[in-house]
Amino acid sequence: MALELFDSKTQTVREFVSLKPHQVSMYVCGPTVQSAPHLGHLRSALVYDLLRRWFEASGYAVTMVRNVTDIDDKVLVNAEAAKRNWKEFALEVEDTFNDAYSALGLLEPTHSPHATEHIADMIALVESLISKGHAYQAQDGSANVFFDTSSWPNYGSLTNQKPENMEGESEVSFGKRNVNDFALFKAHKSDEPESAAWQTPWGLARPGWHIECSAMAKHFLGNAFDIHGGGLDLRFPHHENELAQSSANGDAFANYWLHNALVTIEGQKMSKSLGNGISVAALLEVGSWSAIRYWLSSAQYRSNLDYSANSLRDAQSALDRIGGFVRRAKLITSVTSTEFPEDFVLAMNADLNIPAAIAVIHECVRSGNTALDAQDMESLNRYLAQVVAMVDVLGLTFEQPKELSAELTAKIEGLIELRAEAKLNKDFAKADQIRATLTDFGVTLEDLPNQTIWSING
RNA sequence: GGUGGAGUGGCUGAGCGGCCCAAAGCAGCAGCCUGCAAAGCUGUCAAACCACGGGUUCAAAUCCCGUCUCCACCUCCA
Repeated sequence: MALELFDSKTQTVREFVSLKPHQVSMYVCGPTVQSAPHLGHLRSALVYDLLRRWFEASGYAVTMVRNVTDIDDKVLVNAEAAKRNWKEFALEVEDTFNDAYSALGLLEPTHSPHATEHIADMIALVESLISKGHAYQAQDGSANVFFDTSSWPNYGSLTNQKPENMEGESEVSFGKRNVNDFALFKAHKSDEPESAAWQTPWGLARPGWHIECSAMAKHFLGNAFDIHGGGLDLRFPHHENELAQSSANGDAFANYWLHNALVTIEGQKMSKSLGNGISVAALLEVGSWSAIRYWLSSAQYRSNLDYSANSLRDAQSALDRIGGFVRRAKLITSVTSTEFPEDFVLAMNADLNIPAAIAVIHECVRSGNTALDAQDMESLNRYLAQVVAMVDVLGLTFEQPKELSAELTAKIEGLIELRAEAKLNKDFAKADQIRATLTDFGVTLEDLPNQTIWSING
């Protein structure tokens, strides 16, 4: 079965057929670097990372673009509030995103362009739109440039909305012709830093949010590309506007539109105004990066994912189960092949049904554990190979959370040896005391038939 | 007002006409294993109406109609 994806423009599940054989081009909306990342940003980035990994595992060469919006109202406002230079501020915030992405095990996109590096592309696109009658300079003579929604009958086609039903602004302002018209360039304001304005054919201005993505997608992927992805909350206005600009310009733009659902906290979307956002720092108090990745993968990408106090603990337990099997199996055998169980492939191809795919992993782990107990090496080898292949393509890891010094490691292993001796001498009181001591230090022992292995928890 | 989506066991969360007396995980219980634990395995836990009420069908969690509740978006948002 081929990969099927839900295309949110046609609102149907469509078989994925790439524009060019064995190649996939995807554009994903990255962050506006206005404040530190939260769970929602991580989920969105992870969804497209998983899709990209699955494409690669399926034999496609993937070109993935994830932009950085480093010039925007909020960047300037938040930098000003922090009394910081906006460029430094944006870079600093971007670093926190990159740190989180990398800790979460996301692969680097092929390109991570910054909006400020592509002003010329945006100007060219806007000039083209003006020449085609789809954009205009503000009627008040300012450097504001707007997209003329009345010139584009398809405006609203991505989100199936009619302009007259849109709430919009109540009055035509800033020199717009229609209330629904949106900014392509925003005229420089006197209270904004001069470094945040560029010389354009219409005067000193900075780009609007939507034109950035259209210009960068065109720059890196051309007029037509396979997939455009982003969070559900970007469908309107951001993606609607991107589509309007690019298609009015005559570009085919994205063939498939993907939108990931949001992360909720006790049923409600995270937002700063509700004060229920979960910062990355707060998460790491509760769980590891690998648990966060596992948990974020545990709902299909179009389903809401609800965060609660036990989420990461539960995810860690489930992950430990998989990791425990791999660890024990690798003590007596090694991976000699790469193969995915058929059910896993079916799940991944069914609009990236990661939770169903994870269920297959757990089924293989259970069978693998049984094979391990029975010392059935043939089955064990097969299950181990399958589990490792699946875990790899999902980017799941089981690293020890803490690095221990050689000295400490030796000490722990010394104690384990003492305990083994005590057990041999049937001095169980002493053996239990050693185990209790290690437990107090956060060391968990696992007695296998011929040896004891240990790990650090917490 | 418009546009999408959702309501499945104690919790998370798949399934979206027959393989469903509903996957998987977490939590709980019992047995096996163990000196005792932990881990593992097995069984169990469990949905007396898959939000509620109708309907279509040989067959419905899944399709249709109605109702209720919830969420998101409608020019800041992943």
